[in-house]
Amino acid sequence: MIVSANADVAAVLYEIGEILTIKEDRFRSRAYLLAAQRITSLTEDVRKVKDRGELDQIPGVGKSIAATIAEFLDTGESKVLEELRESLPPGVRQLMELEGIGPKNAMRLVDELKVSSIDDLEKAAKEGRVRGLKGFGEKKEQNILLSIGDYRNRQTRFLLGAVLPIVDDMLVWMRGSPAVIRAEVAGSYRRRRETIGDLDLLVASNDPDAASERFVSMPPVERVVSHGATKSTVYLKGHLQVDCRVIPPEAYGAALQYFTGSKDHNVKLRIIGVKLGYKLNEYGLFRREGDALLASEMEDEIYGALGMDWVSPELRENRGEIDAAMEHKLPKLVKLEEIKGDLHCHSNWSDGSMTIKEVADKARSLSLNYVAITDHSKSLGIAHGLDEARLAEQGKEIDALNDELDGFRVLKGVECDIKADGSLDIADKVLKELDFVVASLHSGFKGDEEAMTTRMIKAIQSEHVDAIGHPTGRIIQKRKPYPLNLDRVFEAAVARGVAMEINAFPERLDLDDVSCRKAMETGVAMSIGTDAHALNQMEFLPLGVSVARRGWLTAGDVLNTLTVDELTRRRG
DNA sequence: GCCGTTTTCGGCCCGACTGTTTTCAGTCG
Repeated sequence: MIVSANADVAAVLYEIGEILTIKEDRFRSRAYLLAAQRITSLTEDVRKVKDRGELDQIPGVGKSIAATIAEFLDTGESKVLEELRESLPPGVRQLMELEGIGPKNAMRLVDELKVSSIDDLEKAAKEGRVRGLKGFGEKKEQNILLSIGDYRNRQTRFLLGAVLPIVDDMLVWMRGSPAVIRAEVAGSYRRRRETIGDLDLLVASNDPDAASERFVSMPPVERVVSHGATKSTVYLKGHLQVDCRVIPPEAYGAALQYFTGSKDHNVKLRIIGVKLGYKLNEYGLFRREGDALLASEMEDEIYGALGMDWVSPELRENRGEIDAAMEHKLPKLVKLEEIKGDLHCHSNWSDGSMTIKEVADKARSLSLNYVAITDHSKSLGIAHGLDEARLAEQGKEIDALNDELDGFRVLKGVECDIKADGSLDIADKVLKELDFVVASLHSGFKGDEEAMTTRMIKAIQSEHVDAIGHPTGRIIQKRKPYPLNLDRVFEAAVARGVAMEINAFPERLDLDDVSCRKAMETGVAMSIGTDAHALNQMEFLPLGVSVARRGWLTAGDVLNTLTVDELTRRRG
């Protein structure tokens, strides 16, 4: 098991929940799915909770699910899951991967057409055998074939960093129509999840037909899946799905709340509403009796009417934010404007494409006060890493540049390689003279948890380290984190005052949101760095801030909110 | 299966679009 057992446990509960959905066991299914969600956002390793015998203390986990979790942790298997898997005809779950095929139709297709895979179904549809079934016509058969095409082309999820420019273009296009009063993207994009499944575009308009028409005629639209007066769905080139909702302006706040989600956050909100005698939907908050409107125009009015503070979108994951909002104890999340510098940046001294002067100019244009030049060190030969002599030379160039700059400072730094034994590959006496030292692992990821953890802790305990770069090494959707006991790593970091980095590179976002929160709870300071190797990559800083916000961090938790003097004083 | 300001049973969020249905079921978010 890697890093913590939570993800594996959640996967088991999630699959049980999914199969129960297919079997139309709605409420049991919801219970498992909710429990899976709670385990995912648990900041503690679930194994520890089990050792204390407190599994059923986790909200959403009762006796039965606690037993399932314990069984899985002990044996690596779950009888409940095995039995459920066996009870399902083969092929059903695969067919449900297709857009437009739900549990009912999947079961019927498998049962009546004797298909057990998407390939089988494609053959049947091409032979015109689907349209013969009761309730299926020619149109449905065609749509199945289209869905199969989409399925084969589709990328599972898109990196947040990759959809940012697409969203910008889309909003410019939509706002160019006189029918569009407001346009915004809600959903996981607004919550700034690290990956995005689809985009939820929200449009305020008094002329829904014109607004919807504008939407489906966007240049990058490849296929229109559905097109109604208030709700339309398209695929863009590259198979990114975009759903558009057109809303009357007076209900915009309610719609924004509703479509921002997450689903779990909203379900919990609606349950609170129900208890107060209210009904919450995308048009507003209403009294159940008589339908009197209580709030709809602004999001904060809705939260207010439910007796809570407005919740930042990044927190809306049902990870305790609703209780905190009720008690007026939400954290004051760190803001992009509070970030005074970028603490991880490369130059053409190693494998970056830009000069140090260009980095400084770019950082100033981003309203920053400082930037740390942290080029690779000598062990990373492929990146033309710097040895002690070249670091000294680079230092002279930085000194000269700083003499010219007014009100801006370039920090002398390095991204120092952590060697196999946990020592650093640059001499202590050289590191001592620098302003900011990031230590990172770039090789030897294959060790077991004990070895990797020991190695990391040794690096943390070395004399002159300020931060650990991309601490888990994960590459989103490509490489798993290396096996680390983060509890021990964080404790060591607190003891030595070493920061953990939030690497803002779109494929990394490392630490991630949940680990970030755990680090913060342990008392670890965090640093944000773009890890830019090209000028435009310095614009990734907001992604790092998003992770920090999703991790419940305040300005006080983030080193980048310090002035350059405070930062260098901290180093002592 | 879980939960409790409706508290150990009886609930468990809400609405739009499509295709096929002659009044609505299935799916999605």
